[in-house]
Amino acid sequence: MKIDLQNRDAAREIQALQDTIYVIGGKWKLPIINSICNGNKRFREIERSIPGITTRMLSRELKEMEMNKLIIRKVTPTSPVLVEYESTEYCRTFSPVIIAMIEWGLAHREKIREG
Amino acid sequence: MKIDLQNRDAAREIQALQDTIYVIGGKWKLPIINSICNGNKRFREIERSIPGITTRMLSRELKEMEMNKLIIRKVTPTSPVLVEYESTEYCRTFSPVIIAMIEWGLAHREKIREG
DNA sequence: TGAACTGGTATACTCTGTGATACTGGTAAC
DNA sequence: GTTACCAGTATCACAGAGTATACCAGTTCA
Repeated sequence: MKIDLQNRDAAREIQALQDTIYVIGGKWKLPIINSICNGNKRFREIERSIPGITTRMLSRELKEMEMNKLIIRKVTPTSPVLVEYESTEYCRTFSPVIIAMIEWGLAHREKIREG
Repeated sequence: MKIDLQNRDAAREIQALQDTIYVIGGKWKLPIINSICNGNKRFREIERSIPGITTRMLSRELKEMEMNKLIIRKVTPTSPVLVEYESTEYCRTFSPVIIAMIEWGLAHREKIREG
């Protein structure tokens, strides 16, 4: 078994890529992050901002993302309770990824419209 | 029902984001694109370059990606046949996304190593 | 008084992406 | 002559991602 020194960077990079996919994988995490980073704080507000998401999926993802320190859930004990979600610094590190993906999506629609 | 003019950009952006996720969603498409763009051409070569992928998944994804014009499959009718995969121009438009994700992954490992 | 909002939970279901294992026919090297 | 490479295909099976629908307690609006 040979160790290919030339390929060590490629190996590190593909590992990095797979790490990232692992963390933000699935249909909803990036849209939710994007929504919260765009200033949406309330549960129904986030829900309405993401076409196709169900209450259940949003609820589940928010819980998981809170556990993973991607967001903070703030509760004001008024009646009824006021719940607000906020992004963390860590969450905002995904901005370059999200921006790249939004740009790809916009260019792609443009292309389809043209062609 | 009110139409919120302020949110039209946000709506377009989240749609673009969801489009992109739709196209490159799943665990394997981006790693495969990355591998091929890095110069891997042969089936087993690509397979070896992506930790964890199975022959079956690679085979399926390559087929789908060929149908979607993301890659080209070139067959040289030697015996046994020589098969080579190449990226298309369209495929390469994902570079910014892949780069952003690799950078996130590298920074993330760095952070974990430190903390 | 009833409708609509809030922030979710409960239950039941689908389904497909993914994994594990084995196999094929041909070639080449030890 | 057996092992290993190539480029895959075939079969089976499963977890869990995602969907659909209904529901709750409390509040505000008309």
